Amino acid sequence: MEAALSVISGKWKLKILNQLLTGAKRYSEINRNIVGMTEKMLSQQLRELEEDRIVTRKIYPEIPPRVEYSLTDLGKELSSIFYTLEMWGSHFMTTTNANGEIVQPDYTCYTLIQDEIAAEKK
Amino acid sequence: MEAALSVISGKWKLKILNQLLTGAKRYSEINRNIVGMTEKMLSQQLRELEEDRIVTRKIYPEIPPRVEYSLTDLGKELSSIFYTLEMWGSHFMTTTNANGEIVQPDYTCYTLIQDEIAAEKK
DNA sequence: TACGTCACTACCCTTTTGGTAGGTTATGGG
DNA sequence: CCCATAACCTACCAAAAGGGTAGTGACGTA
Repeated sequence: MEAALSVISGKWKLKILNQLLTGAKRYSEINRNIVGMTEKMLSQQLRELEEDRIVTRKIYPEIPPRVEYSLTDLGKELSSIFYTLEMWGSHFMTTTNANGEIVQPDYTCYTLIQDEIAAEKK
Repeated sequence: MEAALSVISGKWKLKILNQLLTGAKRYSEINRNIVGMTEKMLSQQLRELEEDRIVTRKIYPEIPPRVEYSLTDLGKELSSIFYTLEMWGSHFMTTTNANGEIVQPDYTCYTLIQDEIAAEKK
């Protein structure tokens, strides 16, 4: 459990993985899609994810350089964790909100991936 | 998702929650069962879990003092997260191990809780 | 010739987290 | 009178995590 937690904890990792769930993306593309994150942080977190074999890096020897990141199988399998995190998290948020406001989260992405995995197993 | 993650991240929280999954426990009891953790950390992490409404604190006005901690409903519902973390984590560990050794994790506790929840729903 | 693009790295600084060592309260037992 | 007990709390330090700024190289465009 601790191993699993340590793999996904990091200020930007969920957001990065979120990006990659919809397919391979370039460095700059991820960077543009996540506001408030610096390039340094992106590199750092991607390095860590790579070390844990969650993402792979594909370098195209071009000028200007192009690098694409995508989830490994191990990375895709994280989606069950994302799913439960999201379910519990939304539950937590709705019961938390002191103002009585109901937050309606959308977890389209993860349910999609869940379905995808279920489909593959058939 | 980030909310869910932030609730359970903390060096000792998983271990503390682990203890509480088997029922209410006293401060000193938890402390004895978790090796390497100092009392300060136990207090601190329990405080945070209490703030997040994951555990409740019951104080018996006795001398010497007695305080019992137990999971709230919200806390018990975390077990689905623990379960997926454990499943993915063990998968991660077995595929990781460079020596080719197969690590056989035991997740008796969480499967038990899962079963319990399933039973309640019937 | 200067200027921008991409995917980084190096250096340094701040914030957060965790650890160590001590103190506190009130009571019962020796 | 002194000590042990349970459940803490506090001050101070160290380590880890996160962040800001600047700079690289090779090329295309203005």
